[in-house]
Amino acid sequence: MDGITRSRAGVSRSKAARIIGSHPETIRYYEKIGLISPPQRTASGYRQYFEGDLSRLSFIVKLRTLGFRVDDIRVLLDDPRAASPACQTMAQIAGKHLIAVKQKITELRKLEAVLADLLSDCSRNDVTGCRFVERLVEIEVPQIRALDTKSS
Amino acid sequence: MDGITRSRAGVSRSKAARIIGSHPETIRYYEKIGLISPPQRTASGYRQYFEGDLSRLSFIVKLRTLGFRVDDIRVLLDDPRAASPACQTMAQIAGKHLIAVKQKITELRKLEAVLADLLSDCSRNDVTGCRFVERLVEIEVPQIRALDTKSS
DNA sequence: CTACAGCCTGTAGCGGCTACAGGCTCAAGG
DNA sequence: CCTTGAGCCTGTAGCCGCTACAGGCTGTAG
Repeated sequence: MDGITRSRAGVSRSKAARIIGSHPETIRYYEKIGLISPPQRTASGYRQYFEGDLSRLSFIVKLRTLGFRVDDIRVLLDDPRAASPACQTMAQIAGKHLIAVKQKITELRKLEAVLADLLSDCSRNDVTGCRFVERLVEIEVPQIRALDTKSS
Repeated sequence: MDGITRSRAGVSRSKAARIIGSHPETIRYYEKIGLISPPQRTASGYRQYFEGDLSRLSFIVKLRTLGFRVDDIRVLLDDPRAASPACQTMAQIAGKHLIAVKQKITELRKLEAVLADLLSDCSRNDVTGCRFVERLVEIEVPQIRALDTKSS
């Protein structure tokens, strides 16, 4: 009885966040955009997350970490065939995503090469040989789409 | 005389955009955020871009294409030592950027591996062997920061 | 009983554009 | 000369996926 009772107590938003490896505000955000449904509340209005909520959230977090876009995740989770969300749809989207990732790697490698080349003259201690600007003006920069290098 | 006169005619915003390989609205945006200074105007208020404007814009576009953030570009262009913008500052920022790019490539490769692995069972025609979802639930997704795979 | 962490709501901001709306101007064709 | 339509002007809102407030209520440890 106690075991059952205990298991019926939900966790708070920040505990949920810790469990799923995300942030409290992110959970609220997912609720706001309808990626998860509003959870139960305590008498005083605090959100309570239960196992079902947590596994859905974990799933979402994993997909996000793998770079799936929220809209794709929405499709996966709302898939009508889904008791567990349909593998076929999943694999389709994942396949497209994998292609995009490969593409991006290719582009970033081009970028890496160009940058390394531009910097090749610039030794750390001696600036005199550095032709970065001149060369940047001259070169033709390759077509690169997927940038967004937020990690600076 | 004619040659000089001809060279004194500026180009419109959309022509400038075509020349530098960008978009008209982007140019206006750069002006708004102070990355370029307001250009001359015709009597009727149309913006006119001259060689100086265009080379500055090209430079910005190249840097953006190489993935530099606007704030970094601002630093480079506002560099007080800059007749041509200071190579040293340039190289410093570029160096940091190169590291970030390498980092991102590493992360994307991890991601690629995980996705490929998850999809390995899912043959295109036969769904029965596809364990994507089960396996996604099980696996531990690696720490990946720099995602933003906008190119879908 | 008092702090103070943590919850609630709503809203604004980030970066780097992009896309309107509503009005003016310029160049080409008839 | 007149019309048409592209292109310019301004300002503002939207995109994505969060993140960070402000201003107030609640639950818990000392």
